[in-house]
Amino acid sequence: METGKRPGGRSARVREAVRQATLAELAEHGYSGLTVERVAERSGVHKTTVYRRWGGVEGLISDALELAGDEPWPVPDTGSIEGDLRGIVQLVRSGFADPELGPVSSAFVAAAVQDPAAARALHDFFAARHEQSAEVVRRAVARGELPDVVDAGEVIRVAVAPVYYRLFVAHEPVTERDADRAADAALAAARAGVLSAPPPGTA
Amino acid sequence: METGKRPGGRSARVREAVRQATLAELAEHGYSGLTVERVAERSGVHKTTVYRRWGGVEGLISDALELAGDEPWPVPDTGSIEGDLRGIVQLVRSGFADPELGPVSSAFVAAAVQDPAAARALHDFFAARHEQSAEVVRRAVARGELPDVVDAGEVIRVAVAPVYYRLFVAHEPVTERDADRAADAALAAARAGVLSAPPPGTA
DNA sequence: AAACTAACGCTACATCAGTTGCGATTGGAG
DNA sequence: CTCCAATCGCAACTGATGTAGCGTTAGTTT
Repeated sequence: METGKRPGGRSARVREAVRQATLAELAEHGYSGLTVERVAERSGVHKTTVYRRWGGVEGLISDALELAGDEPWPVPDTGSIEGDLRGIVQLVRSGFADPELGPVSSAFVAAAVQDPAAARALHDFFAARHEQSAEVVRRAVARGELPDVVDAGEVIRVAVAPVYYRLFVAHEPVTERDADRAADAALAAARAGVLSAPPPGTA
Repeated sequence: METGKRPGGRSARVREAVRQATLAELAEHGYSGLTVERVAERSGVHKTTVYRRWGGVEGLISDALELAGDEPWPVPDTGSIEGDLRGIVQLVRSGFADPELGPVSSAFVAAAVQDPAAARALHDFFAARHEQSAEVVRRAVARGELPDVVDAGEVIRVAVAPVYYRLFVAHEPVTERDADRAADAALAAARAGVLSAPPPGTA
């Protein structure tokens, strides 16, 4: 109903086969090693079909990314904001360190830096993640652990940013201690009232 | 003497011409639009020569990156750690927002996510930047603004990370206020003693 | 169940990134 | 000044990526 005019049957099968093949190829060869021909061969779908429906490598990435965005992920609930924040950041870290999941996630980041469509898809993905993760901050505010003017999304961003920065910008290793430290830093800033929401009427 | 066996004369001219052409092409078309043929044509050097000496697009990037790493950049000295940190983060922000410099810098980040050689080059680049920037933290410690157990490099990382995170991971816009807030957050964390150097004997 | 048509498979082709072999230049050594 | 080797320019070639036309398959409609 939504995408094409023939949602059921072969088209759906083809779509699913290509998606799976894309994820598998990403896991094995990363984004730079992702080629339409290999995905076509692996999925059993013909090359031309992939080009027609997805347009090329960028389309494959965007599609796979939307798929990944649908899966919810476990937001920690340890009872304290410190534990929750650390849990989130560790989840990020371990996700990229995982030998199976890491390459796929990294491929998404790599793709988004190159292709505008993938960038939009990743933007939406992270917007959803931020929204889900903000829950731990809202709970902390409700418990009185944080001032209620705090910008929940910003706390999450500041907490996870150093991990991504090390991984994809500075290309440094990320230890568990680094992750905890980043979470603690965000928490300290939030407690200090630095990460407050913007006052109404600011451009 | 250092690189090849014929440092002077034509080889040097070729090298310089290609470097300039690479930077110009990066500014215009970004990393994904960087092609050896265009660089060759623009520099007046033959395609084959570029492939021989640089090996391909990755080599061009790495070379240009080393060149960029040599240029020192102005570390702020406002008299207070707050002003200095904000200055650094704003410098990062404005650098990527600059219509001329931004695309080139972004291209470096994009290249490093794809190519291991570029990743190493960028790693070294940021290691140098962190070292230079750490000076503002050391001055703050000397002034008594921060505890002397603070990890200077980590303060810098936490300060700039949110800007890079927004730009290259979440693909969100970055306002001046966002930059200031990130700097302030790092400072609050440093003051709270969260960003201390690792105790000796930690894996 | 017969007709209709969207979507797919296939072959052949076009295009472009990257390579190879050889001759021409050019910078440096004796 | 002369020779020599490193480097570059050139043209032809190879392989991979992406496209076009056309016949075939398989959902969908009546």
